[in-house]
Amino acid sequence: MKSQFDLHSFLPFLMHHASEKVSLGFRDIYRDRYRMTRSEWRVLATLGQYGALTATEIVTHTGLHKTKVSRAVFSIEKRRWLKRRQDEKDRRVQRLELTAQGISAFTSLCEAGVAYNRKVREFLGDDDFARLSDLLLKLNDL
Amino acid sequence: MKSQFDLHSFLPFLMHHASEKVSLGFRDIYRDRYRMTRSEWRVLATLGQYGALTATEIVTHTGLHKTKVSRAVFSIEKRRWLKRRQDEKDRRVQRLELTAQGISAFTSLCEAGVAYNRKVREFLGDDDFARLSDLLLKLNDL
DNA sequence: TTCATATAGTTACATTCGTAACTGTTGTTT
DNA sequence: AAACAACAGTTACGAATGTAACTATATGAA
Repeated sequence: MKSQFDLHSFLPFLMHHASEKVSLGFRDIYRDRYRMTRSEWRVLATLGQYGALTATEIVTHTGLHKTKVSRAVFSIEKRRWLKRRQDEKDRRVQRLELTAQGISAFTSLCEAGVAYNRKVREFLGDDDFARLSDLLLKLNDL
Repeated sequence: MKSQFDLHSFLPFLMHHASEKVSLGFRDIYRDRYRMTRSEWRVLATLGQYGALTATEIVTHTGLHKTKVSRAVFSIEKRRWLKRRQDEKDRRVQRLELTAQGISAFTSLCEAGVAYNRKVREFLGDDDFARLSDLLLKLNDL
Protein backbone atom coordinates (compact mmCIF):
# COMPACT_ATOMS: atom_id res chain seq x y z
CA MET A 1 0.00 0.00 0.00
CA LYS A 2 3.08 2.23 -0.07
CA SER A 3 1.93 3.80 -3.31
CA GLN A 4 -1.37 4.87 -1.78
CA PHE A 5 0.39 6.65 1.01
CA ASP A 6 1.18 10.33 0.74
CA LEU A 7 2.68 11.93 3.78
CA HIS A 8 1.36 15.35 2.88
CA SER A 9 -2.24 14.22 2.73
CA PHE A 10 -1.92 12.08 5.84
CA LEU A 11 -4.19 13.61 8.42
CA PRO A 12 -2.08 13.16 11.56
CA PHE A 13 0.73 14.88 9.71
CA LEU A 14 -1.43 17.72 8.42
CA MET A 15 -3.07 18.25 11.78
CA HIS A 16 0.14 18.33 13.69
CA HIS A 17 1.69 20.78 11.27
CA ALA A 18 -1.21 23.16 11.39
CA SER A 19 -1.59 22.80 15.11
CA GLU A 20 2.03 23.65 15.75
CA LYS A 21 1.72 26.65 13.53
CA VAL A 22 -1.35 27.98 15.32
CA SER A 23 -0.35 27.00 18.85
CA LEU A 24 3.19 28.28 18.70
CA GLY A 25 2.06 31.62 17.38
CA PHE A 26 0.17 32.22 20.57
CA ARG A 27 2.68 30.49 22.79
CA ASP A 28 5.23 33.16 21.98
CA ILE A 29 2.90 35.65 23.60
CA TYR A 30 2.45 34.02 27.00
CA ARG A 31 6.00 32.75 26.99
CA ASP A 32 7.59 36.11 26.31
CA ARG A 33 5.21 38.01 28.54
CA TYR A 34 5.18 35.72 31.58
CA ARG A 35 7.63 32.87 30.93
CA MET A 36 4.77 30.37 31.07
CA THR A 37 4.57 26.89 29.59
CA ARG A 38 1.54 25.73 27.63
CA SER A 39 0.29 23.65 30.54
CA GLU A 40 0.48 26.65 32.83
CA TRP A 41 -1.37 28.85 30.38
CA ARG A 42 -4.09 26.25 29.99
CA VAL A 43 -4.55 25.82 33.71
CA LEU A 44 -4.62 29.57 34.21
CA ALA A 45 -7.15 29.98 31.43
CA THR A 46 -9.37 27.23 32.78
CA LEU A 47 -9.37 28.64 36.28
CA GLY A 48 -9.89 32.13 34.89
CA GLN A 49 -12.90 31.07 32.92
CA TYR A 50 -14.56 28.69 35.33
CA GLY A 51 -13.54 30.04 38.73
CA ALA A 52 -12.58 27.70 41.54
CA LEU A 53 -11.93 24.14 40.42
CA THR A 54 -10.19 21.04 41.70
CA ALA A 55 -7.17 19.62 39.92
CA THR A 56 -9.26 16.71 38.69
CA GLU A 57 -11.83 19.07 37.22
CA ILE A 58 -9.06 20.88 35.41
CA VAL A 59 -7.93 17.56 34.00
CA THR A 60 -11.36 16.83 32.56
CA HIS A 61 -11.70 20.36 31.16
CA THR A 62 -8.31 20.50 29.48
CA GLY A 63 -7.45 16.91 28.73
CA LEU A 64 -4.04 17.52 30.28
CA HIS A 65 -2.40 14.69 32.17
CA LYS A 66 -2.80 14.98 35.90
CA THR A 67 0.93 15.26 36.50
CA LYS A 68 1.05 18.20 34.14
CA VAL A 69 -1.78 19.83 36.02
CA SER A 70 -0.13 19.14 39.34
CA ARG A 71 3.10 20.74 38.19
CA ALA A 72 1.40 23.66 36.53
CA VAL A 73 -0.65 24.36 39.66
CA PHE A 74 2.49 24.28 41.76
CA SER A 75 4.25 26.66 39.45
CA ILE A 76 1.32 29.07 39.25
CA GLU A 77 1.03 28.95 43.01
CA LYS A 78 4.69 29.95 43.30
CA ARG A 79 3.88 33.07 41.30
CA ARG A 80 1.12 33.73 43.84
CA TRP A 81 -1.44 33.63 41.07
CA LEU A 82 -3.60 31.05 42.81
CA LYS A 83 -4.41 29.89 46.29
CA ARG A 84 -5.41 26.44 47.46
CA ARG A 85 -8.21 25.79 49.85
CA GLN A 86 -8.78 22.40 51.46
CA ASP A 87 -12.20 20.98 50.86
CA GLU A 88 -13.76 20.45 54.27
CA LYS A 89 -15.82 17.45 53.31
CA ASP A 90 -13.08 15.57 51.49
CA ARG A 91 -9.60 16.31 52.63
CA ARG A 92 -8.03 14.75 49.56
CA VAL A 93 -9.44 17.56 47.47
CA GLN A 94 -8.17 21.09 47.07
CA ARG A 95 -10.20 23.94 45.66
CA LEU A 96 -8.00 26.08 43.41
CA GLU A 97 -8.76 29.73 42.85
CA LEU A 98 -6.95 32.58 41.16
CA THR A 99 -5.72 35.51 43.20
CA ALA A 100 -6.19 39.09 42.05
CA GLN A 101 -2.79 38.92 40.40
CA GLY A 102 -3.74 35.69 38.69
CA ILE A 103 -6.93 37.20 37.38
CA SER A 104 -5.06 40.20 36.15
CA ALA A 105 -2.57 38.03 34.23
CA PHE A 106 -5.44 36.00 32.84
CA THR A 107 -7.27 39.12 31.72
CA SER A 108 -4.18 40.45 30.01
CA LEU A 109 -3.66 37.18 28.16
CA CYS A 110 -7.32 37.05 27.21
CA GLU A 111 -6.97 40.30 25.35
CA ALA A 112 -4.00 38.89 23.51
CA GLY A 113 -5.94 35.68 22.88
CA VAL A 114 -8.93 37.47 21.45
CA ALA A 115 -6.63 39.50 19.21
CA TYR A 116 -4.80 36.39 18.08
CA ASN A 117 -8.01 34.52 17.38
CA ARG A 118 -9.21 37.48 15.34
CA LYS A 119 -5.99 37.52 13.37
CA VAL A 120 -6.43 33.88 12.42
CA ARG A 121 -10.10 34.41 11.62
CA GLU A 122 -9.24 37.28 9.32
CA PHE A 123 -6.62 35.16 7.64
CA LEU A 124 -9.03 32.29 7.00
CA GLY A 125 -12.16 34.33 6.48
CA ASP A 126 -15.22 34.04 8.72
CA ASP A 127 -16.76 31.10 6.87
CA ASP A 128 -13.66 28.94 6.77
CA PHE A 129 -12.86 29.79 10.34
CA ALA A 130 -16.30 28.63 11.47
CA ARG A 131 -16.08 25.51 9.33
CA LEU A 132 -12.67 24.67 10.74
CA SER A 133 -13.86 25.12 14.30
CA ASP A 134 -16.81 22.83 13.67
CA LEU A 135 -14.66 20.14 12.11
CA LEU A 136 -12.17 20.26 14.96
CA LEU A 137 -14.97 19.93 17.47
CA LYS A 138 -16.35 16.99 15.57
CA LEU A 139 -13.00 15.22 15.82
CA ASN A 140 -13.25 15.19 19.58
CA ASP A 141 -15.75 12.36 19.26
CA LEU A 142 -13.44 10.29 17.09
CA MET B 1 -11.75 41.35 27.04
CA LYS B 2 -12.13 38.45 29.42
CA SER B 3 -15.81 38.19 28.63
CA GLN B 4 -15.10 37.77 24.92
CA PHE B 5 -12.76 34.92 25.59
CA ASP B 6 -14.01 31.37 25.46
CA LEU B 7 -11.41 28.68 25.85
CA HIS B 8 -13.44 26.15 23.93
CA SER B 9 -13.71 28.31 20.85
CA PHE B 10 -10.10 29.42 21.04
CA LEU B 11 -8.41 28.06 17.96
CA PRO B 12 -5.03 27.07 19.43
CA PHE B 13 -6.92 25.10 22.02
CA LEU B 14 -9.25 23.42 19.54
CA MET B 15 -6.45 22.62 17.16
CA HIS B 16 -4.24 21.13 19.79
CA HIS B 17 -7.04 18.99 21.14
CA ALA B 18 -8.01 17.61 17.79
CA SER B 19 -4.43 17.14 16.74
CA GLU B 20 -3.62 15.13 19.83
CA LYS B 21 -6.66 12.99 19.26
CA VAL B 22 -5.76 12.24 15.67
CA SER B 23 -2.00 11.94 16.13
CA LEU B 24 -2.10 9.75 19.19
CA GLY B 25 -4.48 7.34 17.54
CA PHE B 26 -1.87 6.55 14.97
CA ARG B 27 1.07 6.85 17.32
CA ASP B 28 -0.17 3.83 19.22
CA ILE B 29 0.34 1.83 16.07
CA TYR B 30 3.98 2.61 15.35
CA ARG B 31 4.79 2.73 19.02
CA ASP B 32 3.34 -0.66 19.81
CA ARG B 33 4.58 -2.26 16.64
CA TYR B 34 8.12 -0.90 16.57
CA ARG B 35 8.67 1.15 19.72
CA MET B 36 9.19 4.27 17.61
CA THR B 37 8.80 7.90 18.58
CA ARG B 38 6.93 10.36 16.43
CA SER B 39 10.14 11.92 15.16
CA GLU B 40 11.42 8.53 14.12
CA TRP B 41 8.21 7.68 12.31
CA ARG B 42 8.27 10.97 10.47
CA VAL B 43 11.86 10.56 9.38
CA LEU B 44 11.18 7.01 8.27
CA ALA B 45 8.11 8.08 6.34
CA THR B 46 9.92 10.94 4.66
CA LEU B 47 12.81 8.74 3.58
CA GLY B 48 10.39 6.05 2.51
CA GLN B 49 8.45 8.41 0.34
CA TYR B 50 11.25 10.50 -1.15
CA GLY B 51 14.17 8.10 -1.25
CA ALA B 52 17.67 9.24 -0.33
CA LEU B 53 17.75 12.62 1.41
CA THR B 54 20.12 14.63 3.55
CA ALA B 55 19.26 15.50 7.13
CA THR B 56 18.70 19.10 6.15
CA GLU B 57 16.28 18.07 3.44
CA ILE B 58 14.37 16.04 5.99
CA VAL B 59 14.18 19.11 8.18
CA THR B 60 12.61 21.15 5.40
CA HIS B 61 10.19 18.38 4.50
CA THR B 62 9.00 17.65 8.01
CA GLY B 63 9.47 20.89 9.88
CA LEU B 64 11.19 18.92 12.63
CA HIS B 65 14.04 20.56 14.49
CA LYS B 66 17.44 19.46 13.26
CA THR B 67 18.40 17.95 16.60
CA LYS B 68 15.29 15.81 16.48
CA VAL B 69 16.20 14.68 13.01
CA SER B 70 19.77 13.97 14.05
CA ARG B 71 18.61 11.83 16.94
CA ALA B 72 15.94 10.07 14.95
CA VAL B 73 18.40 9.25 12.20
CA PHE B 74 20.84 7.86 14.75
CA SER B 75 18.15 5.72 16.29
CA ILE B 76 16.86 4.43 12.96
CA GLU B 77 20.42 3.67 11.95
CA LYS B 78 20.87 1.59 15.11
CA ARG B 79 17.92 -0.54 13.97
CA ARG B 80 19.78 -0.98 10.68
CA TRP B 81 16.88 0.58 8.84
CA LEU B 82 19.00 3.16 7.09
CA LYS B 83 22.55 3.61 5.89
CA ARG B 84 24.56 6.78 5.54
CA ARG B 85 26.67 7.62 2.54
CA GLN B 86 29.11 10.51 2.50
CA ASP B 87 28.53 13.01 -0.23
CA GLU B 88 31.71 13.10 -2.30
CA LYS B 89 31.44 16.73 -3.28
CA ASP B 90 30.63 18.07 0.19
CA ARG B 91 31.93 15.99 3.02
CA ARG B 92 29.72 17.74 5.57
CA VAL B 93 26.72 16.13 3.92
CA GLN B 94 25.43 12.61 4.33
CA ARG B 95 22.99 10.96 2.01
CA LEU B 96 20.49 8.89 4.04
CA GLU B 97 18.79 5.91 2.51
CA LEU B 98 16.55 3.18 3.89
CA THR B 99 17.77 -0.41 3.90
CA ALA B 100 15.56 -3.26 2.79
CA GLN B 101 14.48 -3.72 6.39
CA GLY B 102 13.72 -0.03 6.66
CA ILE B 103 11.62 -0.13 3.52
CA SER B 104 9.79 -3.14 4.81
CA ALA B 105 8.94 -1.41 8.09
CA PHE B 106 7.87 1.68 6.18
CA THR B 107 5.64 -0.37 3.91
CA SER B 108 4.03 -2.09 6.84
CA LEU B 109 3.31 1.23 8.55
CA CYS B 110 2.00 2.68 5.32
CA GLU B 111 -0.69 0.04 5.22
CA ALA B 112 -1.63 0.92 8.76
CA GLY B 113 -1.51 4.61 7.86
CA VAL B 114 -3.78 4.21 4.88
CA ALA B 115 -6.21 2.23 7.00
CA TYR B 116 -6.12 4.83 9.75
CA ASN B 117 -6.63 7.68 7.32
CA ARG B 118 -9.60 5.82 5.87
CA LYS B 119 -11.06 5.32 9.32
CA VAL B 120 -10.91 9.04 10.00
CA ARG B 121 -12.32 9.83 6.57
CA GLU B 122 -15.22 7.52 7.14
CA PHE B 123 -15.84 9.12 10.49
CA LEU B 124 -15.91 12.63 9.07
CA GLY B 125 -17.43 11.81 5.70
CA ASP B 126 -15.62 12.42 2.42
CA ASP B 127 -16.69 16.03 2.06
CA ASP B 128 -15.74 17.13 5.54
CA PHE B 129 -12.50 15.22 5.35
CA ALA B 130 -11.54 17.02 2.15
CA ARG B 131 -12.61 20.37 3.59
CA LEU B 132 -10.58 19.79 6.71
CA SER B 133 -7.48 18.84 4.74
CA ASP B 134 -7.80 21.99 2.64
CA LEU B 135 -8.20 24.21 5.66
CA LEU B 136 -5.21 22.67 7.40
CA LEU B 137 -3.10 23.17 4.31
CA LYS B 138 -4.22 26.77 4.12
CA LEU B 139 -3.03 27.34 7.68
CA ASN B 140 0.52 26.53 6.67
CA ASP B 141 0.71 29.95 5.07
CA LEU B 142 -0.44 31.73 8.22
C1' DT C 1 47.07 32.39 0.93
C1' DT C 2 44.66 33.79 5.09
C1' DC C 3 40.91 35.27 7.47
C1' DA C 4 36.09 35.60 8.21
C1' DT C 5 31.65 33.77 7.51
C1' DA C 6 28.23 30.23 6.50
C1' DT C 7 26.61 25.62 6.55
C1' DA C 8 25.80 20.29 7.90
C1' DG C 9 25.31 17.83 11.53
C1' DT C 10 26.30 16.47 16.57
C1' DT C 11 26.65 17.03 21.47
C1' DA C 12 25.92 19.07 26.25
C1' DC C 13 22.92 20.75 29.47
C1' DA C 14 18.96 22.05 31.58
C1' DT C 15 13.94 21.64 31.24
C1' DT C 16 9.82 19.10 30.34
C1' DC C 17 7.39 15.04 29.81
C1' DG C 18 5.00 10.30 30.58
C1' DT C 19 4.66 6.13 33.23
C1' DA C 20 4.39 4.10 37.30
C1' DA C 21 4.78 4.07 42.00
C1' DC C 22 3.65 6.39 45.95
C1' DT C 23 0.96 9.06 50.17
C1' DG C 24 -2.99 10.10 52.27
C1' DT C 25 -8.08 9.97 52.47
C1' DT C 26 -12.71 8.13 51.56
C1' DG C 27 -15.98 4.52 50.64
C1' DT C 28 -17.34 -0.30 50.73
C1' DT C 29 -17.41 -5.01 52.12
C1' DT C 30 -17.21 -8.41 55.55
C1' DA D 1 -14.36 -2.57 63.51
C1' DA D 2 -10.85 -4.50 59.98
C1' DA D 3 -9.64 -5.16 55.46
C1' DC D 4 -9.63 -3.70 50.96
C1' DA D 5 -10.61 -1.19 46.87
C1' DA D 6 -11.12 3.54 44.81
C1' DC D 7 -9.71 8.10 44.39
C1' DA D 8 -7.03 13.04 44.71
C1' DG D 9 -2.92 14.54 44.13
C1' DT D 10 2.39 14.25 44.32
C1' DT D 11 6.88 12.42 43.44
C1' DA D 12 10.68 9.61 41.28
C1' DC D 13 12.83 8.25 37.37
C1' DG D 14 13.96 7.56 32.78
C1' DA D 15 13.04 9.32 28.13
C1' DA D 16 12.34 13.16 25.04
C1' DT D 17 12.88 17.97 24.14
C1' DG D 18 14.84 22.82 22.98
C1' DT D 19 18.60 26.02 23.17
C1' DA D 20 23.02 26.89 22.53
C1' DA D 21 27.51 25.62 21.87
C1' DC D 22 30.35 22.83 19.36
C1' DT D 23 33.20 20.19 15.27
C1' DA D 24 34.16 19.88 10.76
C1' DT D 25 33.86 21.41 6.15
C1' DA D 26 32.98 24.74 2.49
C1' DT D 27 32.79 29.41 0.51
C1' DG D 28 34.01 34.01 -0.22
C1' DA D 29 36.76 38.15 0.28
C1' DA D 30 41.04 40.65 1.13
